[in-house]
Amino acid sequence: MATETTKPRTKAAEANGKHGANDATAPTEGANATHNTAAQTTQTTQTEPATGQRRLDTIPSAYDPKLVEERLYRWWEESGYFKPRENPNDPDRRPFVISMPPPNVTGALHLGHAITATLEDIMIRFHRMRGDPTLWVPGEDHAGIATQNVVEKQIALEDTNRHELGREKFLERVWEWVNKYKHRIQDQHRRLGASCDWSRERFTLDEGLARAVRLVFVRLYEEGLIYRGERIINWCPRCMSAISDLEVDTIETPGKLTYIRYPLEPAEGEQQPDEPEYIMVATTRPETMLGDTAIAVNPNDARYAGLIGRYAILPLMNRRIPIVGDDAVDASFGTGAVKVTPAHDPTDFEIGQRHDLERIQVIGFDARMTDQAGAYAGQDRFEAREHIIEDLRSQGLLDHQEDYTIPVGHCSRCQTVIEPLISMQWWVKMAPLASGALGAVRYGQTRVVPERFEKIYIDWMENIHDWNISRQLWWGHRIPVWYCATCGKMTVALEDPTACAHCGSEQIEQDPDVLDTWFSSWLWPFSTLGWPEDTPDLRRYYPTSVLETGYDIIFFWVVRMMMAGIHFMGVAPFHTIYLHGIVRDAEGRKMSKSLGNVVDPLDVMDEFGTDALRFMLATTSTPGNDMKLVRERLIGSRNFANKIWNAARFVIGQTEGIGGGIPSLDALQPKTLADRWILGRLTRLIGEATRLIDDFQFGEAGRQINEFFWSEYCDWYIEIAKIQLRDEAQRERTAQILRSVLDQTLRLLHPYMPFVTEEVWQHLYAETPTNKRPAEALIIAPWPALDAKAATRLRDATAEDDFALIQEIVTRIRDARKQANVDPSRRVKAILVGGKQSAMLKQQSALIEQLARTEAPQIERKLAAKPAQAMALVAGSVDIFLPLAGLLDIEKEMVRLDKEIADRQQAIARARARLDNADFVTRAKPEIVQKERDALAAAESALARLQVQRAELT
RNA sequence: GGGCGGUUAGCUCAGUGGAAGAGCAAUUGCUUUACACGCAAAAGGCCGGGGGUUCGAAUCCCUCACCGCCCA
Repeated sequence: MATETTKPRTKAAEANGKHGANDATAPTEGANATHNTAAQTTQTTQTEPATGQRRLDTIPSAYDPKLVEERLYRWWEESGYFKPRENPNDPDRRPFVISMPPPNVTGALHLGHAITATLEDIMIRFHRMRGDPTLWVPGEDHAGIATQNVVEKQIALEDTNRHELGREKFLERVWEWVNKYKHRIQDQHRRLGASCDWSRERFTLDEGLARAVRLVFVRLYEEGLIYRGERIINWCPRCMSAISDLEVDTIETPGKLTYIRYPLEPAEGEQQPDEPEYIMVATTRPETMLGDTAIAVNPNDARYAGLIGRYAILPLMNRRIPIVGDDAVDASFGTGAVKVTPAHDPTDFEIGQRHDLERIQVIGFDARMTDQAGAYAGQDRFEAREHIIEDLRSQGLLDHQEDYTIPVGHCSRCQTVIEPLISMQWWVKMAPLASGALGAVRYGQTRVVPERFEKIYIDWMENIHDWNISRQLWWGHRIPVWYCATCGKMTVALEDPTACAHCGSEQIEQDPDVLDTWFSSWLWPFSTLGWPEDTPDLRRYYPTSVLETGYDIIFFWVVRMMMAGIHFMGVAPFHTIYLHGIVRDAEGRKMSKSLGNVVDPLDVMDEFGTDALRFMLATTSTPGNDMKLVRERLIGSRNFANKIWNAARFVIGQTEGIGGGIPSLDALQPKTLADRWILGRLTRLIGEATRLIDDFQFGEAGRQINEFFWSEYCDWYIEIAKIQLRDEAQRERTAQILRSVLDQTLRLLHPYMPFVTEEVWQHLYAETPTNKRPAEALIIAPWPALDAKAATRLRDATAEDDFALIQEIVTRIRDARKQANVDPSRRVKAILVGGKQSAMLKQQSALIEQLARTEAPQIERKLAAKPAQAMALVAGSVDIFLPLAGLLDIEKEMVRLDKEIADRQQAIARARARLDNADFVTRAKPEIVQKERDALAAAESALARLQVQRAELT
């Protein structure tokens, strides 16, 4: 076995190993939807989250992620929560599994990795809380060219190079580097809160994975799907390696199309004419003409019909070359006659094969002209181009040049102009592998999210090209092929051979090249689980569930994993492919080292906290779409984390000493309007958030949870709870609901913001008396769920309507106070005329009094005489009068009422127009028509009342 | 050349057939027994242009423009 593939695994496995014993017996309450807290109460284990001795409400008011994140992550990891747990209530439950896309060991994680880790962790934590056996396999990729490059740069500083060091020594240096960066990447994933199972961490050069790579190579070779062949390849003269089509960026570059006259040899039996004849060709790469071995025209091109079979004389080289007819020639390009350079162009290579043309390599692997290039030997390729044009011009053979846009291939890694060169390389025959992968998506075994990428996947599979897998590097999986110097045959073997398999000669030598990095990555979903061994992990966790990654590596990685999974395991490696967009800078540019606009996620986390970064990444965009990294969104997310922190401080502090604990949702008995309202809203939210996350709509789910927590729970329920807590009869129930809704919301938010939610949750349970824990940690607490009966009981349409009216009344009064410049501290008189709603309003009068800062409101069913000197407001069906003697500005009041009247008139006109339309009434859904009628009635009623009030002002 | 995405409030983005939303910024007022990383209120939009389908279009179809990406 080659040295580079036999490195020991990291320490992480041992570090976590001691917790492995917990697996089978680990407490699991997240089993099913019900919350039988009594039965599922767990013992606290040896480890504690160490939230500290201080109560949450005595800790400073601003949430400080630095005091929380590292401690909690260590606690989770040491407690073994990241390992899969079988569900004792449902042993047959299918596991939820993600293979983490292994980051390159080349350097630090960037925001692309941060979004990957965030979205995958959201899914993982969600499924873990739901009680699924959940496994997230982490790892790193050895990244052949990239890693070799950085180490070569490093040793260049020591004035040496890999050839001086030799293969063994050089690889030692690479391993040094890799081991350092591997740990850095692991630590960064820890900082991101990634709850992956570090005991199962893998590196693409691990021994087991090396075995997988080698078996795959041998098997595909034996199946005839791997072959060695001489082809035109993309050569990067700086990386000094072949690269695949996918690693070439084609850039439209302004250039010249050069028209060159090639002298024609006289037709057989004819004399050299006085005026020499020419055939003119057009080329974008004049320097390759030195390697021309033919001229080709389309056989159907009448202009050249007579010339096929004749010969031309290659200028500068004086070589006699044939004129051939070939369908590949586009008659509309240039003159319709093209020069043919089989050693330097893929199309020409094929033409050469069809016409048995010689291949002359005139540009070398170092991008300099070879000895075959005559007088130009040794010159740089672009230098030679200039000299050739000058020489052709002086010989009168350069007809003209015209401006032309040329697609120029560049190495995607170093941007060097790639050179198409002929070379002997190893290839994978892709078409047979693609058919299964194509079918899996086409027939729905694997779903692509968002759906539009399905078409991209299919198009690529249908136009597949063979894959060049050999790389002229030292860092990577060495190609398991030995060439025999005696008989010339190849030995392809699982174990390193000592002799040729064909003739027994010991004069064998291993192929010096290594395999493309993706040749190990495409096995990732099963090689990480132990394949080719038949391990328990492989049997239990393959196929995995979701493959989540950026859309920019669909072709590199996703499609190839599909192929390998289906070919070697017989089943697609995941049922869902979820693709996220690219994180760009604030100007929308892709982040890159050369632009210097890379944002380090560590810096972001230092400034805003991990939770803020995660919440921003998860909620700023929609699936598959790019996002800009904008500071404002980070600020908003940080503020949200702080809001959670402070809401919890309030709840814990204000309910101290109140009994009742933290009941499960189905044990709660809402009584007041606010109670019924908040629990109804929460019930609705739980259903929606669960549905959305299941459907991969993480952004929408996150936004809805945020909206509920901030705008409903904090802004309304907590404010009302302040009133209810003062009432001895309400006190305990209110405390229970405050805590319980907080608990449930923390659970919903935990996948997004794991740290602040866990910290707060620990405080909530530690500081709430007589409480039984549903789990020792939020990370393994059950996902909120209600059975149908409880959901029906808690959902409350009447409460929603009534509460909306209270909200409108409060807002109207607040607005009116402000318009009238009433001092914020002053209590105003308020008269509410509520009609049918007056009984409800009387019950809620304390809310209005407190939230709108009024005196105890006077609530009437009807009012005989309107109060004098009063501001008159309309809130739904309710009339509100604020007697503001002395403060009332009649002029302003008239203007305000006029505006309100105009608004209602507009609403009435719109509603009437629709209802007058017979088609609308007959064709629209009945509930829509009814809604319109209700709106019209409400507006008409409001208008009438406003007009009366307006009249009374004059 | 083929394909895809985007165009919505000052900025960054949600919203995919029934009366336009959020965060941030900007305005006004607030030491209201959690939070100024906050509270309250208000303001801000021919939903890129044009055409069509529909009782009804930001949303579906066609077309154009601009920005961006992928493939050849």
